[in-house]
Amino acid sequence: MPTEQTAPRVTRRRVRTRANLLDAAFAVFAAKGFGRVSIEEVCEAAGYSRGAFYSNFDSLDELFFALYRQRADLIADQVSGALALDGPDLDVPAAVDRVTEVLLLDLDWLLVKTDFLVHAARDPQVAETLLEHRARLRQAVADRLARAHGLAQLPAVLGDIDGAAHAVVAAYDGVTTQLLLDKDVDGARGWLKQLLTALLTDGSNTSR
Amino acid sequence: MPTEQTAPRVTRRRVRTRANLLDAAFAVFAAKGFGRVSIEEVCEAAGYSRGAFYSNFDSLDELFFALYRQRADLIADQVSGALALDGPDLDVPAAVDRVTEVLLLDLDWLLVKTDFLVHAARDPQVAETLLEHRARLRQAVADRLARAHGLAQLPAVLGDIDGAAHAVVAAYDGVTTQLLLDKDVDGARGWLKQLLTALLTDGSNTSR
DNA sequence: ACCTTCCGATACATCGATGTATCGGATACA
DNA sequence: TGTATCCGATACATCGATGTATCGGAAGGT
Repeated sequence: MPTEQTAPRVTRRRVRTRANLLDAAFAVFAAKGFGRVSIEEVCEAAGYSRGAFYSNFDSLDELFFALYRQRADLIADQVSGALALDGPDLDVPAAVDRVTEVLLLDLDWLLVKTDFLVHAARDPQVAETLLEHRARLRQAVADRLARAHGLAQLPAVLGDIDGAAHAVVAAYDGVTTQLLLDKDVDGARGWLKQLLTALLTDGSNTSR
Repeated sequence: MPTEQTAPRVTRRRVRTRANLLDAAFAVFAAKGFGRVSIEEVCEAAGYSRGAFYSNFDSLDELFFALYRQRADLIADQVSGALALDGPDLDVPAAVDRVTEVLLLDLDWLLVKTDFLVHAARDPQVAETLLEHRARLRQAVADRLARAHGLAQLPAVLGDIDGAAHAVVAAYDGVTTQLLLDKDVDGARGWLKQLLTALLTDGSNTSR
């Protein structure tokens, strides 16, 4: 008996082509923007014909949605990993460095993610998914802050830890916007670090 | 002699229809997103036929560009006004309130602006325009901060005044992103105020 | 009021994208 | 290895969007 439930028999080649389509779509979306991409372009980039597409997805929207989930989960894992790396003592600058590294590593992902944002902004259904994902990230940050809260400094006038986590996400989003325009990844990283330390540490000391 | 330069004679009806097309385009773009709008939809919403469109614009991209410039200039003026309102003494909370009011007033504008962002992110030509506009806003903020800098508090560990202005813009962008998803304008306003005061005042006092 | 110039509507030709139906070859399982 | 099933390629029909060429009517100047 198959390990799957009722099983449309199972598959194998299918998962490959599906993955290939998703990868190709990522590249094409990043390059041209979701709004300017046709199904055929994705297929061509993946080396398939449209038959393969319609066999795996119902619409470009559905593919886009699947693509977002895939990549977003991946990033979420990386961030969780970066946050969990050091011991119970939180080294703020180090953690900020690592997270910043992960979050601003891939410009293509930021492009696609922003496409998905404008998509979600007009579809409450989709927005909910994106909000959930953001909440997960935020929660990871909040947990990390909570674990280390007793140690060093109290955040600021941001309210509770949850407020601080919100602020972290907002800073990330803000820096992302600028980065999308000037494409200065290193600058954005430094800038995000600065913002995060400004938000997470009491504004008294000006040394690093 | 006409006051215009070499003058393709002048016009009058033309400016009306052009404005109507731009207004209609704004509504349609906000509702469906730039990537999902056809020329014909814009014309239909404006009450014209495609002939009018092609008589005024060469492409949807060109219209979008013009639309952005129009609205962006408008917002920039409003922000400048809100910043210039009080005297040489800067009342930070009051100024933050007014600016926040202006910037987060119109959800439709935020939607269109974000569409334009993803558009600009793939076209350096367009990106430059957007960057210029952002620089203008940032400069207005920086000027205002400079005028009131000697008065009350020194910002924080953000570096110079220009750094603080950068931070303000980043906070705005960050809050915008969240607002696009949850559509909670009031929440976003309060949240932006909180962020801005956290960034602009030394993090020592927690009272208002 | 004329009439020249301009603007926008209509009609047409074209192109690209979409979705479906069908078929041949690959794949998994016996 | 045989065979039933599945997957993806091909071909086709259709639809919508685009751009252009042409024409009738409005605007503006004198």
